[in-house]
Amino acid sequence: MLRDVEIRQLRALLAVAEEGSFGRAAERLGFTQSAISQQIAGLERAVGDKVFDRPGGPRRVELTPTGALLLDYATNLLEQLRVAEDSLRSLRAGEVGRLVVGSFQSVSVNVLPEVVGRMRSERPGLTVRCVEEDENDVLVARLLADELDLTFLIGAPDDDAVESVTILVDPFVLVSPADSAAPIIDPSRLGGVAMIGQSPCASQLSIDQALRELGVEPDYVFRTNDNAAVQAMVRAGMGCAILPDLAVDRTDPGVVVSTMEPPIPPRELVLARRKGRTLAPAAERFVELALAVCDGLQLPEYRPLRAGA
Amino acid sequence: MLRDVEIRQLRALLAVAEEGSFGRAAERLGFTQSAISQQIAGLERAVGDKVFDRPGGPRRVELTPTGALLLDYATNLLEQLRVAEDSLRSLRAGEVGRLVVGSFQSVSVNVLPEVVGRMRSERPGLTVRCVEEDENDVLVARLLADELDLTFLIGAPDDDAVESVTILVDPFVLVSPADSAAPIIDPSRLGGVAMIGQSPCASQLSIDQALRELGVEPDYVFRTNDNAAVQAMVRAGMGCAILPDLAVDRTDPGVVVSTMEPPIPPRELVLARRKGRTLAPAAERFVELALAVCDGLQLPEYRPLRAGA
DNA sequence: CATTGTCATCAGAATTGCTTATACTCGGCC
DNA sequence: GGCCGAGTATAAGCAATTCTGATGACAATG
Repeated sequence: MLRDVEIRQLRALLAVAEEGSFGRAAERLGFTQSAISQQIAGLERAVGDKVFDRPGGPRRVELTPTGALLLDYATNLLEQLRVAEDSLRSLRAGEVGRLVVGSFQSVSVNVLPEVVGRMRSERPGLTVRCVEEDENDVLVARLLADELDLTFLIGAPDDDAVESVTILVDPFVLVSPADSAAPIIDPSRLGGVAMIGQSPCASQLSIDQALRELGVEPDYVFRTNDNAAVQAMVRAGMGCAILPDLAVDRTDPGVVVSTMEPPIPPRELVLARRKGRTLAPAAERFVELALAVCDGLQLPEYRPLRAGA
Repeated sequence: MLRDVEIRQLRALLAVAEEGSFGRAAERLGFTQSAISQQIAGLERAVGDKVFDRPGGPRRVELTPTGALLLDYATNLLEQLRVAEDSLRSLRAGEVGRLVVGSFQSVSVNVLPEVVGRMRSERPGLTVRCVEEDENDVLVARLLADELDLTFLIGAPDDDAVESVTILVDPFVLVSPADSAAPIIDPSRLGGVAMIGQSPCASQLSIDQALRELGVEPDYVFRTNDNAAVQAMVRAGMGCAILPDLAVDRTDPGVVVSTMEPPIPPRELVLARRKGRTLAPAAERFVELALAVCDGLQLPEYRPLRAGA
């Protein structure tokens, strides 16, 4: 049956058809004439029909109709293989591929555009798609469902099917209205102060927990998930807010941003992948770029030591 | 290198990707798990990259990006192979193919349409092309140049690179005007009689030679290569003509057609092919049909005995 | 912590696929 | 018409491949 033709035999078919002789085909392919004879014989056995007429003597062998038909397919097939090899090379060089990255607000604003921008200029053939999702757990779930190749997360997840590297340590800062008398910098003095907060999300929960450990029960007079909205509320004098540094627009003259003393534990931005899953070279490169970009954003006192490139 | 992947390995890739397990893929393909493991290992060696992530334990193996890319091509390739197998089956059934047949005037009028018609109704997928060429030698040359798969000829050629079967013995008849007093039937009495002839072609030459052997020097008052024109000239009373039976329109009331006594040697219509060249099954069928059609046309006294179907 | 489901690896046997050497075939040439 | 040259087929032997079956390692699960 045709099911057991071998690629080698198709290559022989092509060479013999072009050379018009088993011997010359053999030479071209680096075999002996005998090997080619056997390969063609094997092909004919598989196909169930002669593929060449062998006139004998010094005359060229010629394709039979069956052989001509088969050669058509063989040519195509071998070309496909060649193309596949090229594609593989491109993939390996990270020039090509599809990369889906999970993200969330503050990363989408401050980190992603730069990383994606560099990726795209480095590798124009690449498709990078970003999926924004504000809950850590949802991002992890989508990573595990193979919908994402990589995802940014707040804090290393404890799921051990996931591996992560910390790319940025993002301290919390206190944001107060610009016209407030003396900006508070000690978080333990926030009791009874009107505050703007986010809905309970990963960072908000860790803020609240830290305040409670300092004996403070925060008093949220307004909550929104939009960082810019939080800051606008502060600017309007509605209260103070504790925000991750990365989420603050420090160019805003309407607010004062102060480092807290004592600090509350900063959040960690990590880039996570499925453990044991091989990533495309392009994805590996994405991780490198994210590290590089974040290193530029990182406050020196938090900058970790990393293994050299 | 990718150049030495084997089809077997691509089949394994496909099966494992679909089954999610080496063992189940093995079962599906009729191998042991060990064989599949080795086939995939071989593929990975050829490709230079892992194609599956093997998470260990009872979890599915999953394609790496490299594997996914490769699978795309593999699927395609295997599908191609399946299609090739179908095409081959069609070719073998004679349902498909290209068939170029050489022909000449009288065959084109009396034999070809019927044969081609039957071919087309039997095998609608077939392409039959006819090439008309009035000189025997040209037909033979084009057959030898592989421009024709088969060709009709007058008389078996002596070129021994060509094989032929006689499909029709076509006697010469004498065509006289209907109003002629007593139609001549003895060709040796044609001396001095005005005759219409063809330009020197295979049949014309053999007619002239036969007449000369009877001691007659024919007197051609008009020559044309068109059989209908010859007959029209006779009808107009310009003279007699000797024509192959097949070239005569016997429904014409303006002429009298008579068998010659003694007869001059009839021409043989043969169907020729290159010796040693395998023909497509469709071409073989064409020969059979031509024999059947001509058997219907053949005068009983010339009908040869043929081996049964 | 044993059990189950899975892949990798090892060793040996069977098979395949190559090479070398030789037989055979045909056309061309003297 | 017999020999030579160019060509394919076939036989024998050997090396490499590729199975199978047994075993080991590993992860999840109850």
